[in-house]
Amino acid sequence: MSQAWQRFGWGRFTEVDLFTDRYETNIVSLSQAIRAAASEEPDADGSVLFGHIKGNVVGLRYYKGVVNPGEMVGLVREPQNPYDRNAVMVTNINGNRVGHIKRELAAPMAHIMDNNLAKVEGVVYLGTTNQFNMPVTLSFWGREENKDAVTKSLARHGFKLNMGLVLAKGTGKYNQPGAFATASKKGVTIPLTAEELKNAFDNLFEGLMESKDGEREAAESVGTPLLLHQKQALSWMCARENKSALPPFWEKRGDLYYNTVTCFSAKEVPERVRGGILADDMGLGKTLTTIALILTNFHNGKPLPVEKCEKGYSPMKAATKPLTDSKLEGSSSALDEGARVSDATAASLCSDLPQAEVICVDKPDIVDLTDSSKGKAKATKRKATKVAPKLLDDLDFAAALSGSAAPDTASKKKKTAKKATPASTTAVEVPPIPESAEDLSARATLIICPLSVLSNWLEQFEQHVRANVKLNVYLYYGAERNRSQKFLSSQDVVITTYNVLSTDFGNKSPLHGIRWLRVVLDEGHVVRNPNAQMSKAVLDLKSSRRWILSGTPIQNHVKDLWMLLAFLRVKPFDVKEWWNRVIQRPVTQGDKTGLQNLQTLVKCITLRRTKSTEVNGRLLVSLPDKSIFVEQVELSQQEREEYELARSEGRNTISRYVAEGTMLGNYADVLVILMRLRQHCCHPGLLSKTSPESGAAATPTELRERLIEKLRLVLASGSDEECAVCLESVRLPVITHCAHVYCQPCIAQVICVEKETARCPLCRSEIKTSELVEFPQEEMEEDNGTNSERWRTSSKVQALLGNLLRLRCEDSSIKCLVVSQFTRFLTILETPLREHGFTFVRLDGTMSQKKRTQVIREFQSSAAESPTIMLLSLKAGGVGLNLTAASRVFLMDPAWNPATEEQCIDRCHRLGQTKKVVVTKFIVKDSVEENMVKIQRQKQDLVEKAFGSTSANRKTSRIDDIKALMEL
DNA sequence: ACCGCCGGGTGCC
DNA sequence: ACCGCCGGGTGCC
Repeated sequence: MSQAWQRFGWGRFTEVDLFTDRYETNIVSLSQAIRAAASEEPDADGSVLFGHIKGNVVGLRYYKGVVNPGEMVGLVREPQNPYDRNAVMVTNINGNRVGHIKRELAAPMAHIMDNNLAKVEGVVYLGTTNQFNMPVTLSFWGREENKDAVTKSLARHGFKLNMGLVLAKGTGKYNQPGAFATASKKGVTIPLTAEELKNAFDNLFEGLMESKDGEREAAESVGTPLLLHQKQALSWMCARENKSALPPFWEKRGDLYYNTVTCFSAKEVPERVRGGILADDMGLGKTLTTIALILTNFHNGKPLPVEKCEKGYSPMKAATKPLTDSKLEGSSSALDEGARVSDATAASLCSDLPQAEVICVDKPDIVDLTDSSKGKAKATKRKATKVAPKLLDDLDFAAALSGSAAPDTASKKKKTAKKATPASTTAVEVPPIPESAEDLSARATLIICPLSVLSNWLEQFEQHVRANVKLNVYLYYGAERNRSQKFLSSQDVVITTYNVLSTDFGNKSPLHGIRWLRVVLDEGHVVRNPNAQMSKAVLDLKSSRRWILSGTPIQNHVKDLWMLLAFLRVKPFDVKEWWNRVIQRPVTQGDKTGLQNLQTLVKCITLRRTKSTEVNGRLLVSLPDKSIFVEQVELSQQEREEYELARSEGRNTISRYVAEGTMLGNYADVLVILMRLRQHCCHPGLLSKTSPESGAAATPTELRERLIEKLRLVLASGSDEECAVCLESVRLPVITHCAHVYCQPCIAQVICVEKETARCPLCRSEIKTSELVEFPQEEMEEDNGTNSERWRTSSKVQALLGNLLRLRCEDSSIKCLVVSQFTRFLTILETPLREHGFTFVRLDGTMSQKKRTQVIREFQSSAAESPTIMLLSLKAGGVGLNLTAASRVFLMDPAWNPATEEQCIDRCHRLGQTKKVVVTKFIVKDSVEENMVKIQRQKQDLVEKAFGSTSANRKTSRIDDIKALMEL
């Protein structure tokens, strides 16, 4: 049993349902299969080595691409080659053409490559200095079922795949450890043990502080004093932007730069990665550090030149200053100068709201904007005003532009900065990155974040930038956003969301036309699926420096890292093929060298500290204590009877499935049974009014009704259903006859590609377009009709009330989070809270961003009449939510994923919390909830990272889980 | 390419 | 000589 648990990945932070989570890893490979079928790049996972052959690269003398002994080479089909449509070009890692594969071999290779029968990889060991041709070792990788076709195809042309170990001569270097280790075992690798993998992965982001350089004081325009670890982070970030060392795996050898993993060498310094991943735990101040970076490290290491207002600052007054014009342009949705967050900003957060809401503040500006933004005269004028007073008057900036020593003011600032920077670099000195004219012309930093943290950024800019400093922060959001490239690139900071970015992308996006000084991806791990439009939009941004902020950089899988490295342009791993070859496949196959390389890679570009990281024996941040109590709840006699009735019904159904071996096919039914039990534990009002049917559906209409009901239940279960195809939250949900939920477009595509053979990616049942059932739109809205029924209490409600009332007597100032996965439970709780005179607010996933911001502000307020309770839906908000006003948390029902609960608790147990945090989990005695908690505990000890487990294992485990839950 | 291959020149030694 | 041999031209796909 315990072995089975190891197969599951529980590292994800999105709220997941018991079964969805398990499916997740499975889903990934299935959706890969789907994508591969759609002839997109197949993934490295699951490939086996078919064998090697020796080939020849010819035509060397015609091309200037050079290779080193042991170097990996790329093989690129050239179907358009006028001399041979089978042509296969050979390139080095830089993509420079080296030569071609000899025609006879190119013929079968072309066939194999064009039909995606195998991935062919080449390494050159000898003859790299030959004038005309050189040998190359080719290895063929692919899915087992294609092995035969590949072997035959080669044999037809007289080539025989060799399974033996191909030793590297010459350098003695062993460059494809994964490949050759596999070869020697006939395609079966001995992976690292689960324990080794777990340790390796856990350590991937640990101990990254070791040799980071010193600390650095922020520029004086940063009003908030930085904590020690934030100064260290700032120093590290500045260093990475200014004099970043060679990228991972590069060494200087004589006059050349040499990559130790790929064996590629080049005369020129490899393009350095200006930026990296700041992966500090949440609450350590990534936002503040980033703001400090923006203000502290402009060109040539000088602070960002900013205009200062000598007198007390007022956003409204500033409108009379010379810069008004450019400011006016954006101010309807821009932050007003100085990053003051005005109500206008808050309003602009919700451009999708009725216009009246947006216009409520700053009416004149909006009017101004709408009829001026297209005026030519206006644009010219804007340019003039911008350049004159704002930029050229600034001596720092002038100095930065000319590259000469700054006049007085600047050097003074420099001194302050220097003073606090102890002789910093211990690492080998690498010359500062010379900034090209193009680089120097970049001014603005683009910050992309999820909508949920947008307001946080605005608040933090307001909070941390000195009041007399005029920082141009523009919020690029809302229908009225200013799309002028001139305007945007003249800002200091432009903030936008991933959604806006990808909406703009491909639609003459101004954001993509600008060369940014810096692009910052906040919560960078949200960009995960490389096929998504969002990823493409992000990768296409032009910038000198790139940063990823993330509290959880690896969520489940090595795969997730590719996107990050590609964004940072860590060569050559930004090219998927090299990433797969050098890192992903070796790691997924449990190869130690691969893992080491991955570790090195991550270490080089990442700074990560956790709340428990110590510096000089001190914790980075000392948070107040947190204690977690479990409060057992006894059901009343009536509740117990109802529960037992449902349980025995459910057990009967499930044991029938177990006996028939059809549990997986009846996944949704099982889910529904378990959810009913969970609902019984909370409150009878959660149970759906329609009685559970049994037996086969008599009519198609009946079946349809039943499926819709299932879909409704799945969606309402509080689990954030992820579409198994696109891996995003389900949009336009449809349910299959086998009762699995997908995005309509996603599953439609699957069916379209696979035609008659289409099968459900989750359970492999046959599926047809005609059988997909959509969720009727009108029902998407939460039915509020339940309130009319007379209200009834439940044991759990009573338990909560007891706590709340006691607490109010003891200390009425204490604020509480009341958390449930069932939003309907939150609704039910409203009645008794109101009855007992509690003031409360509610935050759930259905609320608009504006409403959320307002609710959080209300709750965080320390005013006497401010609410003391927040009813919080577990899935609402996500990371980054700051609810430090609360110091008590009541978890009304256990989550399947313990990490979700942790994350929720961390919303108040984070930086800024001054009180001890007390968490109470309500668990109904002798119920499915208790079993869930047991399972949670086992999971926590055995976090598995989606390596090496087979879907067969997972399926068995899933069945075991359900059996355990039902005590079968 | 210090090869192989092609095709023209040549033809006992 | 419908050959052999020589030596120049040539050379990725």
